[in-house]
Amino acid sequence: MYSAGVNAAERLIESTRDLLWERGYVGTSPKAIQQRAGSGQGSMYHHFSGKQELALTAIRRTAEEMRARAEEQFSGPGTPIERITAYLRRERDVLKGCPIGRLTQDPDVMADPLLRAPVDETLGWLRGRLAGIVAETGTKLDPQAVAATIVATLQGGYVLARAAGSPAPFDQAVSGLLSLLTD
Amino acid sequence: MYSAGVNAAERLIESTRDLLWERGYVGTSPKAIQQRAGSGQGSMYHHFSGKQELALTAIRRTAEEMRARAEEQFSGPGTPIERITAYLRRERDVLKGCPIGRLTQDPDVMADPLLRAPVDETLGWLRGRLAGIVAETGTKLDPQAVAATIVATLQGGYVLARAAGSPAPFDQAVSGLLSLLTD
DNA sequence: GTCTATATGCGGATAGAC
DNA sequence: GTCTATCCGCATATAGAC
Repeated sequence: MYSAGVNAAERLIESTRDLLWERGYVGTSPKAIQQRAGSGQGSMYHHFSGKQELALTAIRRTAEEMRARAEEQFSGPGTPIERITAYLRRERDVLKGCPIGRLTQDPDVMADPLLRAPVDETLGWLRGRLAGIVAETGTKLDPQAVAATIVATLQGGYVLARAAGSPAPFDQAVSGLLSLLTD
Repeated sequence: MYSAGVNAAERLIESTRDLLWERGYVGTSPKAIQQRAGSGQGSMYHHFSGKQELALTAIRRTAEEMRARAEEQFSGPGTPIERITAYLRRERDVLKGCPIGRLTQDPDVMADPLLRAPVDETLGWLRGRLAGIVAETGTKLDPQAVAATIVATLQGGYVLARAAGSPAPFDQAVSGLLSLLTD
């Protein structure tokens, strides 16, 4: 439940972001959103047309935040390999997973072009941005392919960590990738 | 809908397997299972105590099938690297994703130790089995870490492919990984 | 802006007839 | 073994009062 110091629309958006992360779109009901936000039916349907519009707003905000956080590492100091390492080793809420990547498993998100677009764009941007940095290293390997491997290792690392109930497999996957990239 | 040449319990299990793959546990209702199986309420609740038991049966079967398919490549002919390559390049239903990995995003599966166990065991087995094959190569890298990277690349590759609506990012991620493993 | 009332159908089962 | 009837509550709103 969010503090009453913020307006209702804002609390509804943040509650939706949390629930989409924890339970996905299919697993999240308007009632659950309202309860977490501490608002009633009337308030929610006054500010938003329904679950879909609220989710769209929430997903867009999460996507933007994710890009901004990644960009901090990408445009930070150091050699290309150091920046990639900084990105991979950044602190993460491993057991919660990626709030954008998890939406790819949601049938109703994938079936809705509007909800799906920010998911597609964000992961596409990430691959492209990383490909540029990989290219800077002057490697003889295909930068686009290596970039896809990097993003996939993170996304898959979350899957392994959640299955195991421990961040260890995520950390192993990242270590394995870095050892392959740097040797 | 499965052919009437098979008994009801069997049709219910296969329908559940399909729906868990397509929509996850939270997104799958008893009614949807019954309709796809061409059976009624009575039949389903005669053969199974409810949605949970049916899902458990379905998940266990899927897990076993997945291990058997992987083992075909792992114990096939060739050098360790050739067998890993054969496994990575094997034909896959990329846009559907991994029927076991996707369950890690399902809150009700993760919250239920019984449903969760086969997911944990299967991905754990996969990492362990691959670590053994990586060790056979005599690499100086950590086999467990590299094995985690391999499994994560596959699981994350599915995520990227689903987001993009195309198998291309999956194929890129696999190519990138193979180029890192073999150069 | 927010509240309460009301609506239709689905989720997930139980009960008992056939 | 399968069918139909019935149940309670949630999902996802809409309507109108305050």
